Amino acid sequence: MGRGKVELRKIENKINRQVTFSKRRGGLVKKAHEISVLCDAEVALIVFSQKGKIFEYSSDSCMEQILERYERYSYAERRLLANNSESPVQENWSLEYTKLKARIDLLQRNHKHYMGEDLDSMSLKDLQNLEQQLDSALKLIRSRKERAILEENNMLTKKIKEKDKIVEQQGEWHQQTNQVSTSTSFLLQPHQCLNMG
Amino acid sequence: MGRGKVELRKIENKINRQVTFSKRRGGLVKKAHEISVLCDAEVALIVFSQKGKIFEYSSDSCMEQILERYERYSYAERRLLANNSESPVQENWSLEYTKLKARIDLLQRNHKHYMGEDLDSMSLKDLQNLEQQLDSALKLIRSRKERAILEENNMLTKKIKEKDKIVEQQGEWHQQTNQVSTSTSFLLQPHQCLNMG
DNA sequence: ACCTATTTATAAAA
DNA sequence: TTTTTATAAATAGGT
Repeated sequence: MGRGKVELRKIENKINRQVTFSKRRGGLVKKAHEISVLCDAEVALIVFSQKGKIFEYSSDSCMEQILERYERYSYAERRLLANNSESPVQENWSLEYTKLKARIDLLQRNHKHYMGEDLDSMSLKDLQNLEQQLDSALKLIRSRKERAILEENNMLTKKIKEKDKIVEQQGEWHQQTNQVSTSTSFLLQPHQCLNMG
Repeated sequence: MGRGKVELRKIENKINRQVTFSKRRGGLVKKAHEISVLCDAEVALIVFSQKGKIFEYSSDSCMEQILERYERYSYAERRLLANNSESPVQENWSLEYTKLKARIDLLQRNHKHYMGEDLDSMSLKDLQNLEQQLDSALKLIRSRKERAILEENNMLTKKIKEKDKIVEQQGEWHQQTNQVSTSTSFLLQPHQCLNMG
């Protein structure tokens, strides 16, 4: 619909393509909205431009809800094809739940091993792998710790120097205004740096 | 476009609504396809009819891929709240699901630390705790490994003794039946035990 | 972004 | 549902 007929193939001219995209995107969203209102349908529309910019439309309820509904439906459909059994919703739920539970179990069991617990179920080979893994992790952690301590030391040293400067300035000021005072400075001797155990 | 102008509001006549839905759905899918081809865009369209029947269109790649891309994109503005789903079952499901997901995230993040990864987010105190934890886990694992090796050694020693016995018996049998043979036994000397490195 | 000739979509009817 | 047909709407190409 326009001054000329268009073939259904990618528009090569970049400018034209961009303009057409913008116009048709508007039209598409408008029509999506119209069908949702006129026919009381639920519509979700997602468009990624060639450059990866995203545009979306969703009727009434939010996109996530529609997508969830879609997932539920398509999942149920897939399961129904396999074996048409009970309530799809229930089945879907229990399946997802079971899957997540299994995942958590696995992670927890694994974590116990990393804590040195429940080792009896492990083979010698597994133990050796675990030992290596922990050993290298420990090295990484120790070097990271060392760096953290050094950084803290540097930071503390800087702070002390700043305080020294302030004390020095105050000292000069005291000397200029009051011949007596010479000594609060010893209370603010530079601290020793943290020792790295 | 048609014999009359239509107002943007739900079509009350059920038959008309159904016909319009069917026609417009086709048009919408056609336009979605056109923009995807003409402008090299990625499009996902999901339509639920009033009665809950689903219709979908997705350009080139499959729907799931586009939805994943969408989820990835909108990760920032992800809800997890406002999950006003229809049925109580569904609500429970999504709550449970969210909780389990969060749990898995936590376990995975924690596990990374135990692998010596993602340490930058940890405080010095956390690092020290982790180091201690790993250190003691490593001790447990090493002692368990030692025990496993010793057990294996014992098992192997036993096996060898059994084989010796069999060889011995065979030897006696050979002596009884054949005066010549005396020696295959040296081929089956007891092996040295595994050294514990 | 706006204009408008033309193509396309579709409402109503069958 | 699908086809027909008159008409509304969308939009390609130009400005």
